[in-house]
Amino acid sequence: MSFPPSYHTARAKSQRELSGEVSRAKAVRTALELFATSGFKGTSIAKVAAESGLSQSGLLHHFPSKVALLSAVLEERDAEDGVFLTNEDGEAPLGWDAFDALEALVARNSTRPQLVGLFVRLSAEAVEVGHPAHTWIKDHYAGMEAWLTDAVRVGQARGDIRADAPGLVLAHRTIALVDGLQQQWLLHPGRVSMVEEFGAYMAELHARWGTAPEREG
Amino acid sequence: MSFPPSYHTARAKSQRELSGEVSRAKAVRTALELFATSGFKGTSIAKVAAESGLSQSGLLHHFPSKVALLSAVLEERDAEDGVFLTNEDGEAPLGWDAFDALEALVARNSTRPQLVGLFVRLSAEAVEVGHPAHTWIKDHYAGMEAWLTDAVRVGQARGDIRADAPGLVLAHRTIALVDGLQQQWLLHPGRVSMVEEFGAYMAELHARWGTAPEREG
DNA sequence: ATTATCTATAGATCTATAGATAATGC
DNA sequence: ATTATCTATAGATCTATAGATAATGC
Repeated sequence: MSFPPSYHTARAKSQRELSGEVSRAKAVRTALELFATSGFKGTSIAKVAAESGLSQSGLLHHFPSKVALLSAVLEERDAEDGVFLTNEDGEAPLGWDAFDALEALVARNSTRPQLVGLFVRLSAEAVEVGHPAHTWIKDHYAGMEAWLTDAVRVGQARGDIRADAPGLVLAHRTIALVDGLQQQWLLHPGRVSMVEEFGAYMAELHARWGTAPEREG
Repeated sequence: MSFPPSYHTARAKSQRELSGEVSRAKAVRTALELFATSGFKGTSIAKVAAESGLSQSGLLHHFPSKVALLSAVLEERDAEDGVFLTNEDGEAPLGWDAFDALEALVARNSTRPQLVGLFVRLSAEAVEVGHPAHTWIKDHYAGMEAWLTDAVRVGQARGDIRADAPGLVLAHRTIALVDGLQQQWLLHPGRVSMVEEFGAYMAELHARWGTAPEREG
């Protein structure tokens, strides 16, 4: 099943090159998990290397510095989340669809404690000005705010959301709720169900700000 | 204005002893601020000592270890918050009063970025099992949850809160909202007003779950 | 020539201890 | 005798670099 290079536009990758890619991917995954548990500052590249099966210098061959490794981890995380917040056309859903997409993301997250842990740890750590993820976290929140306020505006234009719904307030509240539930869920996973709690919130959102005839609750 | 020891039940404190107490208090305050910005692991005792005007060993004379310093900081924080969540009789308010007290705490916090930063940083860091503040943060959330579910129960008994209000869900949601707003406010203080956002939430809580005749919103 | 990987190590930083000094209380 | 404070330092840990080795591509 292997073809000579001429059969492809790009030449086939050697086993050694493939091994490099595998090492790199494994290092990113390992770093993600360690950052999730111990934070960025609390994780040493020595430990990431050891758990990736590389020497410290072997790891630093793929990522010239610890910050470069963090960037790769954040890219990975955003890619995994991005898929979830995008519809078939690669666009962000708007109107109630946006909130439904967020609900789906919460459901997915409730099976991915490592992704949740990574976000909770890093979003707190990166509040510090000058932290290597500071810009990333500010952009993240600005993006979420813009998306959800847009979503409300579009829902209002469509006639699905009441005209007097306070878009910005609902955006901030929804983001805060997701973040806060994640924190509680990490500490007491058996006690707090992110899916049910967010679902109950969504039901109240619909009842309070939707234009459809209310069903009996 | 200074009396001989015999005028007091306990003897007067010497200037050197007083100086020790001042040093200690200053160290706790400095540590609180540094932990708030850089977290527990991200702050060195050397830095706390330097900003407190002590040598490193001078600091370690008052707190035998970094963890002991953290304990003092957490005690300080809880004392400052506790006053706010207690009525004149030293008891926790219940019914709607509990939510009002929380609203007052949010208002106070919005003038105390350091206390908010400390909580946000440490609550994320202490998710890690084995972190010196792990038990503290679990207790904190368990306490908040118990208090607010109690509050709802009592409000229902008083007839102020609808009998079908879901106490546990509202407790989790309210805690999540406070936490999440704090995170957003730390990142974009000018953009997110914790007071207004929490106030709007409170108004909707009253309208949805209160038994008093609703006012026009 | 490039890539993946290693060993060895420099240099910074971090926590905590050993042991000294001076002031005050008993 | 106790307390507040200091200097000096041991020992661990952490990031990053220097420089070598082996495999593969051109």
